[in-house]
Amino acid sequence: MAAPRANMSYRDIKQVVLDRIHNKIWAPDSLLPSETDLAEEFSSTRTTVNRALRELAEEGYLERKRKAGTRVLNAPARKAQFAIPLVRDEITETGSEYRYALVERNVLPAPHWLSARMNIPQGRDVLHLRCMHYTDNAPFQYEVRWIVPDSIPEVLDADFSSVGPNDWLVQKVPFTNLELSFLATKADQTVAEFLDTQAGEPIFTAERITWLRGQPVTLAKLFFAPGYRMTTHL
Amino acid sequence: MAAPRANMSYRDIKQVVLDRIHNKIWAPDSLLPSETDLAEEFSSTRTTVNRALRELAEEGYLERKRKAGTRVLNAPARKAQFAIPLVRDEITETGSEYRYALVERNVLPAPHWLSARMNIPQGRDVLHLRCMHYTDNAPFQYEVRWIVPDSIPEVLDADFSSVGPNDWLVQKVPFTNLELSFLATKADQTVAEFLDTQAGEPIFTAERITWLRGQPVTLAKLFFAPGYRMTTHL
DNA sequence: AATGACTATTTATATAGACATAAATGCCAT
DNA sequence: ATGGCATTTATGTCTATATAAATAGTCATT
Repeated sequence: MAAPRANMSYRDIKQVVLDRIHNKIWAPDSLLPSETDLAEEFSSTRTTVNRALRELAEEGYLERKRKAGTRVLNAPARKAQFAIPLVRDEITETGSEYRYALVERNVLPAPHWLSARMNIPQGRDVLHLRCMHYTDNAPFQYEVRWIVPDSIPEVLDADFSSVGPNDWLVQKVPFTNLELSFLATKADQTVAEFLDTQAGEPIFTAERITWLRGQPVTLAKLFFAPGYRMTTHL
Repeated sequence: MAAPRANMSYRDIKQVVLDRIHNKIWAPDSLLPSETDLAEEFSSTRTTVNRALRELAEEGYLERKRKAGTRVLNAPARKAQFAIPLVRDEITETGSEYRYALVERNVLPAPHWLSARMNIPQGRDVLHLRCMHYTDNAPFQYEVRWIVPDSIPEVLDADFSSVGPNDWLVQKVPFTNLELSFLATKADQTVAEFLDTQAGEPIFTAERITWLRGQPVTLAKLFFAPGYRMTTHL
């Protein structure tokens, strides 16, 4: 058990505070001493205590409010962080070989559901791509992507036969906003064939919409091969 | 476009740096000026610049190394934060009514897969619960839970008929480690009946294992009603 | 060519003090 | 009681400065 002593770093203080929360010395919903008091107890300064408490609050252990003080949250660690890896990285990092293939490329007027979803004018031409990502030649992810060329006209001339749209976009268009959803979908015939499974199988699916300064840029539907799971530790 | 001026807060500095990254003034892989130089440019102090850059690094935009300097990451390996709310909160926060029901409670020897998964001795007695969570009386989540009583003997006497196991555990046993996975599963007959759908439907599923100081505490499988999606913005 | 010691630079963190800002609280007039 | 105002207090942030730790780069040594 970490005990207060002189010259504690903000890391030490974080650990002491966490211990006290775990041992119910500071019970859920209870109020911690003020930063000033804690600084004195730890023979530290308010700045250092502040950083420790601020980070614990960011991590979801504490709630802080001016004047009201710092409170222990009863539902601890409510935030999970997931990295959003590029498919290629996700695959190569396990030592497997990554392969990409373009399935289809079209320019066509935005369908109604897309116009509504991304808030773009009806009938505006958009780029529609379908691609596959393989790991050691086994299907890994089937990608259906829509790109609005308005904010990036050069996308229409890009060659997506060897570079995936995500790789290309990441280089060309840094996004400013992102909406990311995860859901379970049922494989239709097309998805099933590309992912080498049966129609009707449950498919872990991600939907990703990005904007650049308020302008919609791209929507991607990512269908993962059966058995995929997204995991995090904390 | 934010332009450097006097008295910039660390937030302002973050924004300016982000803008410059987006406008390729500081291209991917390139090196930023040192904190000292930036502090001078922004008529600020190194402390303030440090906080701005440190946070941008935490958010995945920059990479910082002593002596090596601060570098722009080319693949904004950005991190998505998902709240892991208590089911009850997730429901009541939308203004809907939450209802909980215990379906079944057993004490039985740990099945082999559970022993292996949670690293507990073969045949150790564990508490097995099945529960339902409803929103406005529509099925929301079907929960299958295993609790290892070793580290919390009193769990065997707990009354789970009106309090959900998660609520109970959160109050009693602060966890120290958590593994959280998301995947898509196919509804079996039981799941389908509880979630009011057809067997075979794709089900968004979460698996959650928690430990207390290295001791496994509980494993939960959470089956969400069809249509559920987990969303985050950033 | 490889290894090791040294140095300069950059980030990491701590201290001390000041002012800003939000919000809980109590007091007062109604 | 009730609404509004002033006070108080805890956190939020900035400035200024100092020291520590890591490490890229250099140069000498093997």
